[in-house]
Amino acid sequence: MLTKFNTDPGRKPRLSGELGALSDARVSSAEFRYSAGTEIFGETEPADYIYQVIKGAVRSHKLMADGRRQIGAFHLAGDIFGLENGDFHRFTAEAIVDTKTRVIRRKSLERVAKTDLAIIRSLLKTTGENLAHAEDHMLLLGRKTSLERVAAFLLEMHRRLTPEGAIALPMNRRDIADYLGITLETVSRALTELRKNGLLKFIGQTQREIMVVDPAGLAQLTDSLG
Amino acid sequence: MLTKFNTDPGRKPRLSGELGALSDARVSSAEFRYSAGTEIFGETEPADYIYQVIKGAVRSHKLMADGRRQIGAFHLAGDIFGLENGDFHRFTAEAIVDTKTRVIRRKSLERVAKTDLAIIRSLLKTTGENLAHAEDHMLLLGRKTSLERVAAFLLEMHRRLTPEGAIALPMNRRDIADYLGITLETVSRALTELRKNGLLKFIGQTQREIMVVDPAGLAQLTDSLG
DNA sequence: CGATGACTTGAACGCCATCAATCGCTGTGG
DNA sequence: CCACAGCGATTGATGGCGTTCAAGTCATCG
Repeated sequence: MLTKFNTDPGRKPRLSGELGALSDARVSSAEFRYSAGTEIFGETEPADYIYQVIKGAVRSHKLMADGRRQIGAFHLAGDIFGLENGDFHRFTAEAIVDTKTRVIRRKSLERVAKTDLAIIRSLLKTTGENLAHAEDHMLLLGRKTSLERVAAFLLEMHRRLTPEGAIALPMNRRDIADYLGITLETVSRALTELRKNGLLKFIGQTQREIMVVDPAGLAQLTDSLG
Repeated sequence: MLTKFNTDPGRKPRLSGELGALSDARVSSAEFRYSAGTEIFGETEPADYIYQVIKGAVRSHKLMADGRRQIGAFHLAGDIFGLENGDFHRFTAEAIVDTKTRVIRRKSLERVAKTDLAIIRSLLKTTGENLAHAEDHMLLLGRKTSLERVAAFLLEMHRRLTPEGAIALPMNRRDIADYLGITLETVSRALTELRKNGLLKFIGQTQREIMVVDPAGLAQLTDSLG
């Protein structure tokens, strides 16, 4: 079952902390569940809601006419997604595993934001974090080798998932590949190489649970210093 | 001289319009000039100022240890750059040609922004536009072929520079290549192919002035529909 | 005019993509 | 309980797009 690879439910997500002013009492929100593989919203659809992952994992992607896909970001517990400045979504968002989200009506947020400085500052902060991530990812997609990409991905997940012990990846090799701008075969080969070089270990026989043995080594690889 | 390839000085840049609330009377600003090739600020430097291009062109890039470079954006007349959410710049910015900028002290802006909702909204809008651009660029860098990348670049410049008549590119082939995540030779070959197929023409013998003959054809290429 | 820099073009290479086979795990049904 | 289908992942063989290396053109400038 895919759901067993969810982010560790024992670790408390920093929901209110991350959401900041979005958890304002005057902003109404509801919970919503999406089963693995289902679409949360589509690219170019009206952006009427803003989402926060409570449990599970979400991918945001763009699709080309012939099926080529680029995943712009993975959203894990605590992350906000679907926040747009324009009227429409710019990505398609799908639940990777069974996922629980908090859903906020955009109009509700905007009504409060009209007069509340803290809320807008919070939106600005979130948007700025998304921008910073995209900027880093442009360097990865434009200039890094496949091994550097996979190393960077592992470090990102190492940082965002449980830093202690093994990380349980919610996404499959194809998702990783489409996030890194390579093919799933190349992802697999890179993981094999990193494993053979002792930088990581596979836990169990699932290939989704990975133990990062040498984060510093991965960090060097990411920038091609080592 | 490179400066002759500046964006058309006859066309009035939308300075106040683009800057929006940043042109607030309470925010002090000064003009500053940078000659071609000089650094405006460096990656990881404190982000004490925010900039707006008055005339000229600027490139923002990240550099890897071994010299690989990824240009995240070109900034043309009217554009704001150097706006950060954190305390440090995340790109190095350099003048591509002789460039005149308006410089705003960040603290000055933040002081006003503390109480002024319109200013913050303006910052949010600018950050959101940067994010949207980065999101589109991730798809380009991750999944598009070299021909699609160059076609997309030409369309972007066609839109942002004078839409009527030829476009005068301020940047050289290497800049274009580092923006598109390919090599300058590949850029050159793609331009040659597009020229042979009648989608564009070189004006004069400079190879920097390009006439987009068939924007719709380029648009099809960009998405690989044609 | 010789030097320099930007650009183009050609030839060969290499990294990653593509195509394909296989393995292991899981769930299902006889 | 085992056969088998199905999916995810790995591994191998081959090919191609873009890189790398190199030469040559053209415009500019000392």
